[in-house]
Amino acid sequence: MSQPLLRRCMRDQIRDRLLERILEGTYAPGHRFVELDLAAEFQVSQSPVREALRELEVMGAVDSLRYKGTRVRSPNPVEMAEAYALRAILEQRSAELAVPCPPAVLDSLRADLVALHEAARDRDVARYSRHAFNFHRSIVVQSGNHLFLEIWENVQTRARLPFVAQHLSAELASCAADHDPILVALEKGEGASAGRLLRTFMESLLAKLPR
Amino acid sequence: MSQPLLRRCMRDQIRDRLLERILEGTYAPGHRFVELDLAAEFQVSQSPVREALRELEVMGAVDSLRYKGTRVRSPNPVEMAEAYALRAILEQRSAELAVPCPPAVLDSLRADLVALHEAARDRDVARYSRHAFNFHRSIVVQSGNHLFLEIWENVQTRARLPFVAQHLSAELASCAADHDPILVALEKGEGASAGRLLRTFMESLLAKLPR
DNA sequence: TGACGATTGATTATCGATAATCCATAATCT
DNA sequence: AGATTATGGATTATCGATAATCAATCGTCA
Repeated sequence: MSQPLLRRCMRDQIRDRLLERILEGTYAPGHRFVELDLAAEFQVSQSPVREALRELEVMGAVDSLRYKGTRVRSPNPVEMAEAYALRAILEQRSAELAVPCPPAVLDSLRADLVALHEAARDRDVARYSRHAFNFHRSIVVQSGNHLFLEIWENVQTRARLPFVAQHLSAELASCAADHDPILVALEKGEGASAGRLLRTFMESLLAKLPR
Repeated sequence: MSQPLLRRCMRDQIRDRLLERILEGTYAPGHRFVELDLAAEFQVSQSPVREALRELEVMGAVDSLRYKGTRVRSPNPVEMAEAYALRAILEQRSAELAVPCPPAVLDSLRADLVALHEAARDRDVARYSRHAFNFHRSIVVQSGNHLFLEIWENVQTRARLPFVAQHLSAELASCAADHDPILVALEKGEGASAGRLLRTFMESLLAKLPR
């Protein structure tokens, strides 16, 4: 088993590795990146590191100040609220476009929903986050609009699902339950209804966010 | 009163200049950027040019292939349709959030609308594009959601307004007329109605797009 | 002729070094 | 002391040069 590293250019590999670590929480919000330190770690020069950081900046994962460095963005309450407002309309419209859902997609949604309830019962925040992510993402994928998906994924770096799930850990069960009628509506092919439910759910989440 | 230009780093200035030119059509779709040529033009080295191009790539304005260069993305019919589908929901929701509109904002919308009709009468596609851009953008700004605005602007690089305006040059007058009731609704504070009109307009545009 | 591989010119990706700037702290002045 | 201005170390922004890769060309041989 070797490093699959040399297939793509350094810049891309570094960007992906850093993003991975940011989303996992390996680098806490506020963490400062020092370009030459990263260069040393990845055994490259400063240039590819810089370019990777620039891309992460446009993606909204980090924040750069001229001559003052690059830091992992903190989950800002206002920004998180904005992200959820965007998810609300994006997922509402996706559900409308997603019907009729092929059986395979419904199966996969069902599986995530089951896992969601289990995770909520076990207070397993990480597992909950993962399956909530999958559930909602699948609906956006099913919209067939690639741009929707790209934007939705981009917004995830701001929505900080694991962070929110942690914050709501006491109410995971009720959040999970909110997903049941969404799936039912999709099974019935009632896209508009599923969309309204998704939107309502997202807005209720928004109301519970830290401020 | 002096130019604040030297305050910002080269990379940012170059990125903005290139994006400007791409959106204006100075660089046609498919145009190939040669990093050292740009470096010579802007009197800088290759590095800031590269970083600017990387940012434009994440923004979706250009396309890069490893060792094969960076090109201005062509307006792909599918992608444009997706962009308009996104604008539709984004602007609909923005209008809902935008009311009540302060008088100053309504004034500026009125000014753009007047200019829009004039441009349509004169078949001045560039002017039409500019004011249509302003009109719609103002509504998104007025939503108060910064993320909406960021995404909306990002999508503009894909929606290629000038390109679409050119394509619809025969119908500019009727497109301009479609904007009148939107402004009326905003003036009355009827956000939901303005939103529906915007969405309908956007979807009618979508139907007229080249395929 | 025409498929194939080597050669070369052009361009990107990366490097190592330098200039510009920031921050904290020391030195200076009032 | 308190405020203000140098100074030094750390880090980013940019530079100029090199390595890696690609695309087109051309010569070779079946």
